[in-house]
Amino acid sequence: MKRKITLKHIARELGVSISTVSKALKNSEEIGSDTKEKVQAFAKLYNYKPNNIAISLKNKRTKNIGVIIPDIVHHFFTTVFRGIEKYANAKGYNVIVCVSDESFDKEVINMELLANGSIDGFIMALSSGTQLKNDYNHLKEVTEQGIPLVLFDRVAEDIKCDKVYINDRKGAYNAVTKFINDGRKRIALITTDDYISVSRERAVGYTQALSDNGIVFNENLILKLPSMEIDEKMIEDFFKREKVDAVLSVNEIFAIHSMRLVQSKGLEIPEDISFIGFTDGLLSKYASPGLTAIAQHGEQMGEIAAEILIEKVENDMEEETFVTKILEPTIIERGSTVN
Amino acid sequence: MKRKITLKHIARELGVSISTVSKALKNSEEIGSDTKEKVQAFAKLYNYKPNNIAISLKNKRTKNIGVIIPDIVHHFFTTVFRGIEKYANAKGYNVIVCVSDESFDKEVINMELLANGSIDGFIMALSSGTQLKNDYNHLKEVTEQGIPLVLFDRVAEDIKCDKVYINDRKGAYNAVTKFINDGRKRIALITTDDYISVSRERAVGYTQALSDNGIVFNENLILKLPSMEIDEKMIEDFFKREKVDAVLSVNEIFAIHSMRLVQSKGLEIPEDISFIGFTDGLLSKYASPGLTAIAQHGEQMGEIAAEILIEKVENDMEEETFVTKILEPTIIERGSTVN
DNA sequence: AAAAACACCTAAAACGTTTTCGTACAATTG
DNA sequence: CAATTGTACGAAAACGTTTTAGGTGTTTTT
Repeated sequence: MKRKITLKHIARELGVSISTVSKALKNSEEIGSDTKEKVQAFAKLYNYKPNNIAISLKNKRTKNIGVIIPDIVHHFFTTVFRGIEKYANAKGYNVIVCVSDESFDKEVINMELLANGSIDGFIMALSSGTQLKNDYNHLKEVTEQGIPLVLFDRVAEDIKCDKVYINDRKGAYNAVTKFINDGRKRIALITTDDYISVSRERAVGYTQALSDNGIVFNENLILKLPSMEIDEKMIEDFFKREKVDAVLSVNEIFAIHSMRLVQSKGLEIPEDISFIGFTDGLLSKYASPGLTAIAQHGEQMGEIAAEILIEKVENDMEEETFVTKILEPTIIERGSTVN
Repeated sequence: MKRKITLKHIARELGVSISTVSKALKNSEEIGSDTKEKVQAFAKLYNYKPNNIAISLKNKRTKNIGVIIPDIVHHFFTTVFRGIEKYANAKGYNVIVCVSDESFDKEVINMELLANGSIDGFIMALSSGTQLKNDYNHLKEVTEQGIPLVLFDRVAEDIKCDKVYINDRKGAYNAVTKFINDGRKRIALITTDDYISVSRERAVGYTQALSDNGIVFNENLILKLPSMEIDEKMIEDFFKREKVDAVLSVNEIFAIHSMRLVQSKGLEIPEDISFIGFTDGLLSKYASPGLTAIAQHGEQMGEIAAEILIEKVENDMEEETFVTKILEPTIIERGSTVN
């Protein structure tokens, strides 16, 4: 087993000091060219690579970014992650991922662990548990220690940090407006509980589009599913009870489920009823008919988040100025709406 | 900005030595109880947490696991990742993810970077680039340095390390056997190029099941798509050219695509043609009809990989004994096959 | 009363770097 | 030839821990 070689080994072997070796490897002007050559040759021969941990300790920089997301088996979050990873890697950073599992406690634990020197900054989307609890002390602690934090997608107003998310309100607004322009009158919204910031925003957009177009808001046309788990019965009851000709869903799964349900009842999509779903994921793409989707530009979001974070990390500016970047959603039209 | 407090700060503030503080916080018997109390109270008050990097340097243990996967926006890999993360976290480990993007070069770069002290061990699935090139020197280098390595799913025979994957051959075998028992005669296989280990294995299982059941192998019934990108035309030509009554696909996407194609041609699933696809992901679940799938037990795979790795890391046994754990695939029956 | 034991604490090394400062010697200057 | 400058290197501190090996001063033992 070839153990990793250190500066000390090289120094001892070559009969010079550790500092000389260090400088020689950095091609310092201080060191004579013959010594430099000797050291560099030896280092290459034994494949010397500096120890990241030692450098981190010295520099107080880890070149690691902590990413905390609610779930990893999740198309949108992984898309964002891809953007983060791509940008970070290009800048020489590695990414440590922790999954909060939508739990406040796990979010706190993971954050505290990473905050003790393991990372230079955080990129995260809040867990639903945290949004429900509305307790952001763990975030505050971290930022007060001077650790940069960028929130994406699931953000919270009252945290002072950088943020990047899409204009969910506008996404919903545009979708509903499209329904109306297509002549739809009874437009449903399938959503989750309100404490998730994005759901709340989407509901606002939905309502606003209706009122801007003179359609009376009808509470009954909103179906709130209590969890991400599909409640077949609630959906079935909803469609049995309400006559709707368009459905906006805050996620793909609710949409696909509803589509299959109404299809099984003999309705035609999009002739009798059309659908638009948030998140342009796999399901939307491969459903039949394809589900018109509101793209959230996850990869771009990730890249921007990483860019903002790394900028902060590298020029640790004391002045506390925070940016909020809001991306514009895009509607990807597919077969579930009339073109 | 509250900077992180260190042992040195506490020592200076309390007029004791650093070692006293360190021991007091560990509740060492060497320290008098009043001193201990004083130190502990002070530490709690100022929220002292030891610096991970310093501890890593001292212990030569990072409590980080490096995970390298070909892609992150990928249901199966994220499922495995979830298993890894869950187990690792429970054991106090964090996970650093790098995405090889199916590229040999990126895999090498990421590995070398992490190997310089950032992690205690690797869990990875080989990139297709690496499998194509058949060059495993970067893996060898790492293991020779005594860094434990666990390969999952995309493994390679000639690497000496721990491995965990499912019996792909058997998965395909069982699927084809089921087709035959259901009375199917012209059974197609849609796959990728052979250099991906799992595809190769699945093809073997396919062929074996045919021959074990006295069905003549027909080369024309195998469709090899050159890449993960869907080539609509190739699929369409295939189904135009060959009359098939059952399709085994090495992934969901090829299967779903084919299903939609044959449906658009007026065929009924599963009456006229039935489908089974590898990986029990979202698409299989939400397709219509649902796609009968071969589950790969990703989460379990991840947990096992993490368990093996952490065991190795914590009891760094010099004896080089490697385990290979092969999981049994399970068929999840849905509407795309006759029950 | 000297020796031994004990309780409590500190100095210092170690982990592997980087970097500042110092110094020995040679070469140049006035 | 003394003073200055320059070249090439080394010692040591620093990052924040843990841990070993002392080292006090008090108390117990004989």
